[in-house]
Amino acid sequence: MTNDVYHHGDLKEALVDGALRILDAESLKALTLRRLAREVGVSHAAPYHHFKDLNALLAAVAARGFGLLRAAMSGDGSEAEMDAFLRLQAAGKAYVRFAVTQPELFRLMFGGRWRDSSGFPELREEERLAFAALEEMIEGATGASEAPSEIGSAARAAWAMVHGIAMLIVDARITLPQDKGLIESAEQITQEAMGVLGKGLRSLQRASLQRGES
Amino acid sequence: MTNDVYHHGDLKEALVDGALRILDAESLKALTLRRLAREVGVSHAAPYHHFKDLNALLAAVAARGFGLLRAAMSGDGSEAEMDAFLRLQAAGKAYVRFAVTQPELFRLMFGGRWRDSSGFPELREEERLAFAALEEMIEGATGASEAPSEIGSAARAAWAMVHGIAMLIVDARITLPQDKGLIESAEQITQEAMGVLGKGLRSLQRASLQRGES
DNA sequence: GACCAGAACTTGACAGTGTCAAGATTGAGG
DNA sequence: CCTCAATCTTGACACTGTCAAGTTCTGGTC
Repeated sequence: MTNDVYHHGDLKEALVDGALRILDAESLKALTLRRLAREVGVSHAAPYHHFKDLNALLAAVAARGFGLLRAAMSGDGSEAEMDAFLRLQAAGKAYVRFAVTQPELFRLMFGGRWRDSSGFPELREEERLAFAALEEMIEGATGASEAPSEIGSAARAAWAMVHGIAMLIVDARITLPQDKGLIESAEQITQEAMGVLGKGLRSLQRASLQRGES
Repeated sequence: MTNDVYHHGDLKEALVDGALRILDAESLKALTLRRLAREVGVSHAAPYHHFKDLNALLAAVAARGFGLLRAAMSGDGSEAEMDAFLRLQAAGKAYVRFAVTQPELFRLMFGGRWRDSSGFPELREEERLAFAALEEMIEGATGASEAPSEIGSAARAAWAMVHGIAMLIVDARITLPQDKGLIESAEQITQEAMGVLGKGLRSLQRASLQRGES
């Protein structure tokens, strides 16, 4: 047991680890302060010496989640020689795969449970980094010479689409074909959706036509 | 007070109404069983005679929400003479507008709080109807003769994108420009994103024409 | 080496939550 | 009119997040 010392040493980290363990083995609903304290082997009020709040603790967990998500998206390096759009597609698939394989953590990250995320700069920063990575890929896929506003639109469009797919799958609102495994089905759906979007991106790339759409 | 009768008459409906009222005036976090019972003017265990669970109650509220969402998407009839794609775009904007104007209800609907939504056929049905309405519009926008699987892909892509935008805005992850109102900014972002996707949809349409389908 | 300020942790309490069992109240049908 | 099932209330239980007050340990100072 880790309980043979009074001063735990690094309880802050241990709490986040324990939270991830609970999310992995059980559910977001099971992730409660007292339950977590029990898991780590510490009294129920101990976390308050490291986090002002339950929300602050969850924000730290979510921040870790965003780090993991970013790592998953940036890949293992094998995508270096890929076409820019394929790399974007791979990132999108990784995003969805992350959501499917760690649905509880994903739900925590995007559950909108604290709302005042501005109060947690650590979390805000991780979010920013994750989105920046995606934006960079879009930049590559549309051609770097694009007008910035259009890159922004395209980046948001791609992010929103991938995020929406992940959300809808995690919430079991998109019904996956059952002939394959969960992950494969999810990746296939992502690929198809990005195929549709990709046609739009490519035509963005061809020319910066600004057809007035009102 | 509505409390002058012992038998409330239609408590089931009153509870859902009260829940919507709380979501409108306060927050999802404030929507608790006892708080709701207080709001309706009834004892804290009364709801259990109409819903087996808190989840069952929330599912009923969500079902009402999906009805409202569908009504918002189908519009006021002024879209009848629109181009098919413009109609789809209008529906997408309505979806996002719904999320922005009723964020707490939207969060309840898509919060993934019950997870076993299969246990609530009423809710399932409303979800299906809402998605069917969207799919029909996609069908119109891509050309009705498309291969079904491609329509499915396009429909999912459009739904996911719109849903993702709504989610990201509600969770304050997309930072809106502040020179306009909330709703206007949200609609503009939606329009831009759908513009990107629309190019993809249109090229789907072109492809089907080239294949000489009627 | 002894001491002590303060960090880290525990214990105990409080209000609030969802849920269930048992009793009170009511309206409808025989 | 009277019964009985539906409806609602009351009271309890275990659980939650949060805070205040004590307890235990650690790092730095004389």
